This record gives sequence, structure tokens and C-alpha cells, in this order.
Amino acid sequence: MSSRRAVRTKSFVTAPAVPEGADPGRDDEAEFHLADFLPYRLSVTTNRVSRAFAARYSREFGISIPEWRVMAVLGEMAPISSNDVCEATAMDKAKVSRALAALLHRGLVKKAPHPDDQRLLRLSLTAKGRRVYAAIVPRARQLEADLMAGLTDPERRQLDRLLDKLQARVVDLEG
Amino acid sequence: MSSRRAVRTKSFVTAPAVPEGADPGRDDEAEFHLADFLPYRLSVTTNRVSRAFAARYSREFGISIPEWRVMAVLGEMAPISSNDVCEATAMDKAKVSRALAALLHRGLVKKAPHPDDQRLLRLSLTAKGRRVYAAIVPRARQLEADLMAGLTDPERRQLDRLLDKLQARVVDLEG
DNA sequence: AAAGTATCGTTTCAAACGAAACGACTGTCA
DNA sequence: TGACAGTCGTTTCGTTTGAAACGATACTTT
Repeated sequence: MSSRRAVRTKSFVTAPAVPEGADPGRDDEAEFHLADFLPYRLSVTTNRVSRAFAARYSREFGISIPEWRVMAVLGEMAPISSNDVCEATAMDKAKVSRALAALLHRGLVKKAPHPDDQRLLRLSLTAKGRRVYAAIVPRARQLEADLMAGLTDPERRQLDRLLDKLQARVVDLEG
Repeated sequence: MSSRRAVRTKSFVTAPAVPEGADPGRDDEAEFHLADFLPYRLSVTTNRVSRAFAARYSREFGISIPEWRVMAVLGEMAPISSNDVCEATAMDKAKVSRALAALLHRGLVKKAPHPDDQRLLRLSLTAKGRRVYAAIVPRARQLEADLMAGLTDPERRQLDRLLDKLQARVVDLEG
């Protein structure tokens, strides 16, 4: 693959690659190409992945991604509080609250007051919720496997490592 | 890094790691950990990157990410149509239309009718838009460099390759 | 104990979103 | 030519989003 920039098939573009204002004689400032810009590429790829997964979860289980995340952490470490869910899912509390409302309404999750601190909830899956969870987990694994099918094992480990590094880096950048 | 699962500092969790319903005796079905689930990790990392970048663009140039993307492709290949912008930015036409409205309003972009096809727009940066563009591009490059600072050159190339592969893969998954 | 501060989860609010409807224009086919 | 189908960009509609306000509970300080 020489360049990532797609050949646009139906375009009337006839302009030179260098915009009017630029001095074509010198290019110490190389052109900027959005298609090669990592944050852009990261965003596009990730959004596509999220959309594809959301479509599957919705079609097969009638569940959204925020709801799936909540179920995932409840299946993993219930009983926990809403705040704990926030931390474990990297979602803000409003989003978690809304996802929980939907899951409670559908009887997949139950909440009880925490005995020692009335501000906290004790959230867990219901029996029905556990059944759904048991059905989703293998499906999620399968989808992940499909997504990673083009990668070798060392590549997957590498991707994992690289995401860790970016993650660490962006935490600085945010502050 | 042995495990990615964070030690939650303030939690009342006392439940066993294996949920009630599971049979602790056999674990042919290994536990599922959201924190190790690639689509989740991809999403969290990317969203953080996007938020960090959005904050910078907004603070330093008063511009949103959709607006920045539109300016980026216009700086790169104006004059083009709105549809061309859609393709080049991977945004849907409504989003592009709204970003354009804002940029037109601020005098950073101009639009003209296409002479051969009255349905099409001929979009390009204004002189002011080009000045802003010239200011943002190096800044974007700098932010990208900051983000990638923890990676070696081979790692960056590898990340690029891996994103390409995922991208190719997810296009299948979507259909 | 009373007052002041902090935390938890819900709700409100305005902004941003994508899907779909739309008007305007072009190309096709009879 | 006239109908019909397709494309382009805008707008509308209902949903989702995060920030902030909120009531309720817990902790701290006096």
C-alpha cells in the first residue's frame, strides 16, 4: 500500500495538490494528510468497530453497548456500587445510571441498598441477567476473534502493548 | 504489567471473583474481563485521545473536531464538494453540513456553486481560513508527536499497520 | 448535637448525533 | 419533450450525550 489516500472516483477536483496560498517551490513544510493522521485513523477505526459491535449486540440481545458494559462488570465482580461500575466501565455516572435504569426495567439487574452506607447501591445480575450474560460472553469473544482474525498472535500482543502505551500517554495529555 | 484490572481503592466488594451462578470446580470457560476486551480498550483509549485533542483544538483555535477535519481536507484538496468532504473525513453528510455552516459563518470557508453541476458546491478555505489552517497543522502534528512520544519508530509503523488490518477487517464485519 | 462539607446516584438541560424526509437539480428513458 | 429515477446538500426529528444541579446520606468539625 503506497498511500492511504483513496482515489476518489466521482469528483470534479482539478485543483493542484498544493493549495493556492502555498509556495510550490519549497516544501520544508510537508503537506498534511488527514488520512495519515493517527488520531483520525484511530477514531475512524474505533468508531467502526463500535458500530459493528453495537449492531450485533442490539440485534442479537436487544442491548446497547453501555448496557453490555454494565452487565459485563456485574458478571465479573458483583455486587458493586454504581460508582464502581463507573470506574470499571470508564463511563460517567449519568450514562451508567441510564444503562442501569434500562437493565433494572428489563429485570436483568437488581439493586439493593448497601447495609453500611445508604448512599451506595449493591448492584448485581438477576438469574435472568446471568443467563443473558452467559449467552453474551461467548458471542462477544467470537466477535472479538472475528475482528482480530487478520492478526497473528504476536501482532495481537503488540496491539495490546501499544494500546497500553497510548493509554498511559493520553492520561498525561488530558491533565 | 501482570493484569490490567485495576485495584479499586474504595469498594465494599467482598464477593468471590466467580459469580454465584458459576461452578467454581471447572473453568473451561475462563472468566470474562472487560478490561482485557479489545473493543472496549480500543474505545476507551480512542475516546480519551479524541477528548484530549478536542479540548486543545477548542481552547487554542475555538474549533471542534468535525470542523478541524473539514478544514484539514479543504487545506489538502480544495476545491471539493460536500460529498467529497464526507468521504475524506469519514463523517456523514449531516455532520459535514453542520461543520460547514459553522466554518462559513466564521469566514474560514467559502462556497461557490459548481459551474457544471448546480447540485454541487465548490468548497475551499478563505484567506483567513488558510491562515488558521497554517496555524493548526503544526499544532496537530505536535499533539500527535506528544501522543506517540512513548513509541519507538518501529512501533509507530507497526501501529499503523495494525490499524490498517483492523480497518480492513471491520469493513467486512459491518456488512 | 448542629453546621458545614463531601459523596452517591438521579434528573435536568442544552448540545451533538444519525436516520430519514426534503427541495433542488441532473441524467435517463420513453 | 415529459415523466421518472438518482444525487446533492439542508433540515427535521427523536435519541444520546456530558455537565451541572439536585436531594439524600455520610463524614468532619466545633
